[in-house]
Amino acid sequence: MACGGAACAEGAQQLGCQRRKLQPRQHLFLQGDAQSHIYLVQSGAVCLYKLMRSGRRQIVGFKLPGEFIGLGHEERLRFCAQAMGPTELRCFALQPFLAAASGDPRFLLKLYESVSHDLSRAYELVLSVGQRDAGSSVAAFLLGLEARARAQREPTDLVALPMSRGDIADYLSISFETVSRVFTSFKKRGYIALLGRRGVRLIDRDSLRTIAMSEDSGMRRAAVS
Amino acid sequence: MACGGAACAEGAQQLGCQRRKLQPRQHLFLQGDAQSHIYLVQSGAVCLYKLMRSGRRQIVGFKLPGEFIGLGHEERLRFCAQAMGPTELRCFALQPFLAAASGDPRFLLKLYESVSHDLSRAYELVLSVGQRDAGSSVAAFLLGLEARARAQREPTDLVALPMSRGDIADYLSISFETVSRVFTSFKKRGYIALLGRRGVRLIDRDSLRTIAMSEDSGMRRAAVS
DNA sequence: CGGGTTATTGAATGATATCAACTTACGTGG
DNA sequence: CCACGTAAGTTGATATCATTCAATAACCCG
Repeated sequence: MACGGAACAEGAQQLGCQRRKLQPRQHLFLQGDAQSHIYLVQSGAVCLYKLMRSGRRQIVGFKLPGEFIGLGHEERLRFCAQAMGPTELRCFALQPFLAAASGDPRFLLKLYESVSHDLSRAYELVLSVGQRDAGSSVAAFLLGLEARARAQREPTDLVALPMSRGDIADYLSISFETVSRVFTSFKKRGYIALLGRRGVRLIDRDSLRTIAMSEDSGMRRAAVS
Repeated sequence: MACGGAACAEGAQQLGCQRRKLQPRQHLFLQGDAQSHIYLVQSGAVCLYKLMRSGRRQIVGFKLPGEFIGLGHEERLRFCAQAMGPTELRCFALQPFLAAASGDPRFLLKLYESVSHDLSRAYELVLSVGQRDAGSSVAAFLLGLEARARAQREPTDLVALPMSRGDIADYLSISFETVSRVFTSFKKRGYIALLGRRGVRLIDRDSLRTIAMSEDSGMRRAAVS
């Protein structure tokens, strides 16, 4: 599974590291910056996104507690990192971190697995953006979010949405209006319940799973009724 | 930058390995199979794709000579692998390969870098599929293919297309008819020349780059003239 | 050279974006 | 603690790009 907070934090402990707090919407770094650190999310959530010339943005991932930011490093950072809500991080200076990793196969294996999981999620995102219609994408997103949350916290049927409708839209490459329409449709069909703006309760997981897998949410059919 | 054929083959040499040849369209493995090997492409090209329930497929990557297949391994293979044309591979049994990797930081670092590059390409694909229109996606695809080819072979302005229009379509999540329309449009505008079905000459790279970056190919405007 | 596959081109449909108006939620200050 | 104001979310009407279906044309291997 994802580089578990436990195992990774263990290796991380041995490196001196600083803590850092981010306010909602505050940026950790911008694309084009030189990379100075590798970060480990402790609480809250961070999104990685690419700002396009058109002014739009593509979020390529949300980082939740226990996950690393900045692993697939290149010369210059290719993405912006922004806190979704109040967020706490650990910061590791790049050079010592990589030096420590290079000499420790067990640690390196952890990083390798962490990047592998990022890759899996990236492929999953490709499938959503490329193959699924809007409803199907959102269903898959909600189920994935729940699975990740369940792995970290005690199982609750209440899924926290650290990000806004617009953030979800920028991740799935649909408009925020469409995200909203899908939420409404799912609510009307009894699949989910919305709790304020930042919470969802998944009621009918089977239907959501079916929709997520079928690549067809039946939005239009359900809408007429 | 991708795990260079040279360096990786070096590490690979030390493991006993078999060779394997694939005919065009022949499958190396199917999604759901247990993973038995890790492969290194020697010649030809292989695509990795996910077969969807709808019957459509999403190609998530093309593997060219010098690149590994099967690195981000999980319990079951999540993708199908199919040869685009005549293809030669090296095959490494999974367990010995991983055992060797686990004990060798330098080798492990190579694998880590290889997966990191897969991740970069996956993100690039997300950007294409999510942000670019059809023409822009194809332009970015052609330029990327040329860059990869140039890194391997001697620089030629003739870019080989090991894959069909349908394969490109399934990679970029557009229809093969649209791929064809874009090729025709680019040809009419003097950006490219088509050489049979499996070759392209890039004539006006600057225009292609502009189109690839602008996320707007001006297909409709150009079409009227 | 011929048959079959692959590619191109055209016309109509459809899902989602966009634009615009309205409503709800939530934090702040009175 | 309530009222207000702003930002976020919802909902509706229309436009648009790409898909789909259909037919023709080009390529290539035997």
